[in-house]
Amino acid sequence: MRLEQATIKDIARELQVSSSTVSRALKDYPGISDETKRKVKEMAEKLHYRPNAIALSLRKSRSFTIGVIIPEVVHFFFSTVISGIEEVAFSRGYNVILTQTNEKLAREKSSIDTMLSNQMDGFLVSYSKETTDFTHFSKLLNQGYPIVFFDRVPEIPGAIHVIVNDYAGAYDATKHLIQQGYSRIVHLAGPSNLKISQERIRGYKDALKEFGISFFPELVVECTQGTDEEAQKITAQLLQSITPRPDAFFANNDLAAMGAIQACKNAGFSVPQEIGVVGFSNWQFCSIVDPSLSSVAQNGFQIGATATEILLDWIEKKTDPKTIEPSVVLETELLVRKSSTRN
Amino acid sequence: MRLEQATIKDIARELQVSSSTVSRALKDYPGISDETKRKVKEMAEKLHYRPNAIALSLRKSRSFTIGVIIPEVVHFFFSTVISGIEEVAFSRGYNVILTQTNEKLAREKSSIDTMLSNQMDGFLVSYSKETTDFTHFSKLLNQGYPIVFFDRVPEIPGAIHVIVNDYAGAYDATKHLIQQGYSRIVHLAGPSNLKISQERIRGYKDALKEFGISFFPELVVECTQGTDEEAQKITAQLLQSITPRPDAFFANNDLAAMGAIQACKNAGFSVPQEIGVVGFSNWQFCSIVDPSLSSVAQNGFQIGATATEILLDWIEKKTDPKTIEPSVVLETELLVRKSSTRN
DNA sequence: TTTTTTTATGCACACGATTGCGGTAACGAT
DNA sequence: ATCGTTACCGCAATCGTGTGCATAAAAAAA
Repeated sequence: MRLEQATIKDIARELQVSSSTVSRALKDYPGISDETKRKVKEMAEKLHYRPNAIALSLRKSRSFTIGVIIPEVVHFFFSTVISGIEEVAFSRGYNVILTQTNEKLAREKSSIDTMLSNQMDGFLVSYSKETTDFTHFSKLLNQGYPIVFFDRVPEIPGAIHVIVNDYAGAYDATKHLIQQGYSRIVHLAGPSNLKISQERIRGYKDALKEFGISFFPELVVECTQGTDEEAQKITAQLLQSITPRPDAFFANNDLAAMGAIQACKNAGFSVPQEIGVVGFSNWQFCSIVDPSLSSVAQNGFQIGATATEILLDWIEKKTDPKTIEPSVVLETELLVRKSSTRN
Repeated sequence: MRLEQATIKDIARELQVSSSTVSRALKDYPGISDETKRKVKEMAEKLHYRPNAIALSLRKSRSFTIGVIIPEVVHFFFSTVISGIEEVAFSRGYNVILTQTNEKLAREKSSIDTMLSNQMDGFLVSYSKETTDFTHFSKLLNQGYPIVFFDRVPEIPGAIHVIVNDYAGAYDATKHLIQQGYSRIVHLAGPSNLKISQERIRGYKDALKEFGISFFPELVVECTQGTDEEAQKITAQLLQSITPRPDAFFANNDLAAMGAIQACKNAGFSVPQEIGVVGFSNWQFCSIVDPSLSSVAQNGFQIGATATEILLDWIEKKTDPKTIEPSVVLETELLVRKSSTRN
């Protein structure tokens, strides 16, 4: 059976003093003799005293815990973000409670409920693909709960979020493909209800326009799943149906890019000589596949770290939410590898 | 400013009853009139009452939260485990607090400390590479704290852990390579202080013995880092220095396997015709790389889920720790792909 | 009408830590 | 001997909830 944790009362009883004295001695309050402080600290050590954070939370109405809500954990980008969150939270003395929604709205709502019960000090959220209504978030914001959104951010006035410059990332990728001599560039897009997808399409279009290449709607195809199988199928079809055939693919994510490459190979086209491919996210495997995959890197760690810093500053009232820059945009970096480099 | 959460007292004041009545009414205790129950529940609804889990934790000395300690989040296998943990914990009404040690012992210890302060109900642990002394865990176990280890498990008598059959996985992989006609098989091993590494070496050796192939110590090389760069370097060296040259690589993890493949390609050997490669873990990218990578799959989700079930049963005293099978071994599955299939 | 039983509710304390306020002893000064 | 000051320390309330016990009112039995 579990040995009971020693409490302040135990120390007090052992030393025949009051628990208030113990509390103050442990925190080096003035008005406690050095002698008593010494004794108390010794006894605390001896009894392996550990302050009960739960009791503290109750008293202070602060849990020193933040809730993280993400679509899924098994995802290179999100796990990287979590890493950044955890790192900053830990160094500032906060705990991280994690839930994944598996892209379900119901799960998202119920997670928020239990987290509210558990008196989270604040939230870091990337909402699910199912979420189109944001009232469950805006309610909380109105009640004064600190929430910082990242990656997928809602259209709530005044909501604070950390994102990457999806527009510029897509623009850079497309521009790079054009400069490598590709011109029939397909964009394998993400779910259209996500703002990041829209932004990337915008970047793609603007790059085309910039270089005087006309835009064909049939060259933008939505990949709802975002898996390599899906992308492979779509790519295979496009290579057959579109004439003149596409000579480049800019994918919304790296998995889809890999699917595209596979489909190209299967159809007998060489990458990058005949068809160029660029992905998005710079997943771990980009550098180790053959041909290595060019990709737009979004620094997940930094996104997580930045969002957490903003949230904790807010929680600790170091910053007035009114004065926080509502939108922090981190720059992406195009990493050019073999899959899009001709010659 | 944050709107104060409604408490039981608020409901009591509003309805001119005592807080005990409210508490009982909300939980449908007998001895409370239906009329009162109705009123209380209505008022609770109206005030958006949410029970304060912190207060509950204090009262019950139970936090309904489990602490998860893993080496790193950004890791396909571990993130999969987390997913399994989170899924089970959520469905059983528990929160998950996550910390990564970044393979540092100091971080591991301090994480445990803060988690103890936060009154975790139990722990799920995969210890760091630096950890060679396990007293900080055995102390807790002796104090009666429920801990379930997974993947990397310590040599503590009576410690409960969930692992995969590393021995059989390595055996299967090696046997498969032999059956494909490879005979000079290199094993790129993991850190030697981890038991999983030792088990895999054992499986490798036994498979060789089984097929009458003599074992050469110089064909087992430790990859401490486990990165593709490291494996690439080591492989390149081995291909030059060992005669007759190796014709297969069985790597401790998939990243290393990819490094080996790259090195083989660079040295002008074709995979799988001239050199066969098998990895371990079945990371996401195995099926999408070219050639697709054969790998020993370990079901991370199931590991996480199983470990959590055991832990929660233990916490809820459904099972006496003495009666728990101290070691749950899940089977691996060899997924044969192109990288090790001749013809 | 009186006594007993049932029903419905409140009181008070506990969980562990913090803190404003008040108390007491010792000491020096008058 | 009395007063004031200082240095230490304890009392009691608080955070929100749960629960054993007591109790009042109402209903039922006598």
